[in-house]
Amino acid sequence: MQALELEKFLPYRLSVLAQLVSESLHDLYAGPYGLSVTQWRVMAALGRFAPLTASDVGQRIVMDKVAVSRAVAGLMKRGLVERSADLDDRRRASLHLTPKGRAMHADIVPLALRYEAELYQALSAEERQILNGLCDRLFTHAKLLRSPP
Amino acid sequence: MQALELEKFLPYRLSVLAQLVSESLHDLYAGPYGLSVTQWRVMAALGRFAPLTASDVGQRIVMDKVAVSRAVAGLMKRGLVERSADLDDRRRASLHLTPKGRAMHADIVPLALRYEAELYQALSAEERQILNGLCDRLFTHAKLLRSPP
DNA sequence: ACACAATAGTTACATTTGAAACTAATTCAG
DNA sequence: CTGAATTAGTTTCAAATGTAACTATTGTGT
Repeated sequence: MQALELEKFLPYRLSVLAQLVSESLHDLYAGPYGLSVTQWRVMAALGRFAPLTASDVGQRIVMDKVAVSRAVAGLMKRGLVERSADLDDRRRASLHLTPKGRAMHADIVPLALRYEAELYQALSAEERQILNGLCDRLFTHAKLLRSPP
Repeated sequence: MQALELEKFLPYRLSVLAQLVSESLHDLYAGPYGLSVTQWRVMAALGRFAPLTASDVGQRIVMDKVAVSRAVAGLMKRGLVERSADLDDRRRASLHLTPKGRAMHADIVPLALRYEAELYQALSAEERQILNGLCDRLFTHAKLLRSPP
């Protein structure tokens, strides 16, 4: 029988690496700004592409609508995000950052980019490109495997 | 100001990829065998290195002791794992798979390896090595960043 | 026009997870 | 030796998450 060496098993390694990185990044903005990972992702999406509907946000950041709804509720309660009704389709509502939300976003973006830059120190410029390419192809392939052809 | 493009942001990409892969794999053994991700990881560690104490398991699979404790409780309730007291140090207890647990482990390992092989289809043999090397270095570096020198 | 399916988003309930407190056993300092 | 500090592991309580049901609105087929 083949042996499963967990420490060399790709799904396991990806999971451990992603978790470590995600937690490290979270440490940077959780304390000072009191945001959860999902809340920060919603803010990042809105900071770049607002106005977006909740579904748009979900599509962009690969998050289901319940999670988006909860994150948005929390952000609105803190006055970081506003909602304006869509008159064409009253089920929809477009979301955007408030001035306060924009300010926080502007604070956090450099922190996040700096962390990414520090992480990338481990790799050469060429290796960074290679890594990104490989991740893309793995992701595309994994999606294919999931909904079999 | 620099812009944060979430879809090109390394921590985000790693997180999305790892989650997709982890869920796909989970689909393979969750239904038929009713194991959670953490339970499966504990079984994988024991299948390969038993006997281990709970702390040993935690070290191997990068999981905190509370999670290990809960996973082990569930596995013992189902008769997949057994505990034998350590007479030298009665705080410790070494864990190992039961015959039933070993049988399930033997069922699942090929499924997991097959999934990994399918995933690796997206890459050439050389690229697989490169990816593993890059992940290793990122992981080591991310750990360094976390507990600053 | 009208019933019926589909879509946006929220709420409710059950399960999982995390942090901290707790128990029990061991080690170490004086 | 004895009491404080450590270590292994469990339990508890609160917060996060997933699933499914629900409301409200829009689209579709006949």
